[in-house]
Amino acid sequence: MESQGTGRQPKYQRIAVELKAAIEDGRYGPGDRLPGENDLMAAYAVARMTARQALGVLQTEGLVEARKGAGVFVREYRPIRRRGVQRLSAGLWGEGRSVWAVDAQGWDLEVQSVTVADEKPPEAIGRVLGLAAGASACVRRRRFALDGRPVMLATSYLDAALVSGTAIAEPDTGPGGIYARLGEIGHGPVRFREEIRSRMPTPQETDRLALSAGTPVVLICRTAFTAEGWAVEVNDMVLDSSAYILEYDFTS
Amino acid sequence: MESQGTGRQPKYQRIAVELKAAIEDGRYGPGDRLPGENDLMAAYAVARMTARQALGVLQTEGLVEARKGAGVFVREYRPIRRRGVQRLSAGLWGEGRSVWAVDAQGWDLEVQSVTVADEKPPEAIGRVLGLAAGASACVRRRRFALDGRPVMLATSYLDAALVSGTAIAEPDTGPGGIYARLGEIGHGPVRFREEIRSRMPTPQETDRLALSAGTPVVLICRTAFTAEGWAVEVNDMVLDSSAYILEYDFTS
DNA sequence: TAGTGGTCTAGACCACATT
DNA sequence: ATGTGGTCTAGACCACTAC
Repeated sequence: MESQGTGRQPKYQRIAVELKAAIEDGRYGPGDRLPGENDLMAAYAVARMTARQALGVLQTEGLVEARKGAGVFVREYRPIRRRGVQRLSAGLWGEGRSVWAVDAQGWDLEVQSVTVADEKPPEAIGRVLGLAAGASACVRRRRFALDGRPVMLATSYLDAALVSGTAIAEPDTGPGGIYARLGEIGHGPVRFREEIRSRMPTPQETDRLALSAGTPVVLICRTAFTAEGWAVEVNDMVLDSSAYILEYDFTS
Repeated sequence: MESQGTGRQPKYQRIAVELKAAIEDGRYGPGDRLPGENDLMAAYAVARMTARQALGVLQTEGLVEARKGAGVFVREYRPIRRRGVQRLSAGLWGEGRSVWAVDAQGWDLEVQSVTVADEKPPEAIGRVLGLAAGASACVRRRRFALDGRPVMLATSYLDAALVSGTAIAEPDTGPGGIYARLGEIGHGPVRFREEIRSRMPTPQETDRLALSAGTPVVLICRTAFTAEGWAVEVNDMVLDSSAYILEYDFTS
């Protein structure tokens, strides 16, 4: 005897639910191989597309990862803690260390690629930076990886006229990074705003971050303000949501 | 002549890319109906499952929403701005207004349902609250909606022994909400930590938030600390990511 | 080489929304 | 009543992985 109502449920959902229960019970642990399409066809007497659909449910929920030619495997979740407030305190970036070093808490967040160019920024960002219409920005694109696994794409925009000739316009910005250099030219930021959203990745983001199906991205747009209230930098970040926990501390 | 390399691309991806381009160009705007499965089968000379797969790509990217019996429609994005820092400043919850009123910025964030019960909390939360093993917590579950559309599920955990007999254990907590009541019994919170993650929703969350395919949820876990450093409340929130922008402001 | 997941076809029946 | 998307079948060929 089955529990009531299960008859109205599509087959693929019933299969998905049973697989999910097996994962939550620990019958399959992180990294384990699940029954594949052929196994499910035999076990449940369904067609291939139906077995596929069941596995697809777990994939789009991010529980499971399909590896071509190998099988379907349970994913694991071990995120990095990123502290939004403390990491930008003066004690850190005022001296020799880069802002990003603290991200990985002992592990090493490695910069995989840097490009610097003058470009016309998106309209909204140009406006925030107070650029004249059509003026160009210094655009710094970076990709960060942890243990070789890419976890974040970052794009910084700064007023090209302000930073040209400084280390900010070079791939290597030197100790303390962009913010230390801005301080040296009298525009050190003291106030920050981070705006956070989440959505499914574009195919390009999926590619650059090597995301598996069912993994959203988190978007952080950080604006850095000087004491005078000028926005000197806008940093657009795209994070692998399975790689991060963001933390913000504040007082009332 | 096609551009080089397109031949190596699966048909469904090619179709998906063309539809996506049409949306980005504005040929289809928010709320518009896209070509359906039958249209695509005819236009591209493919089988039904292939047309479906193409539309599935846009769905899981959150660009598009399928309505049974009606068609496939372009989704729109109009998020609420939620300020993490200012909304908890003393000026707000110290007086008559509830913390949540500012969320919607003029619109009304309505509480759709409240349940209050004493339960054993998840192990990790009991530990944060400093509860003895097996001790029960006062658990407040709420659902918030904007214009009738559910946008957030919130579950608060407090020490049951601390709040029993107060308005916190009632569905209606009175003006200023939980935090004002905690202040009245000498445990007003002054420091907050919010931890943010994102993932695809569980089927239950999809149901309770009426999420369409391709919409992640954002998880905010907020811990409220007293001046003595006690954690008096843990609030677990599940947000429709398409409904929110989170904002955090801070100084270095 | 055998097995896996990825793509694709050509049908079918259903519940549902709009007309 | 017609057309829509949702589910399902029974085949097929391919590229890739593991052995």
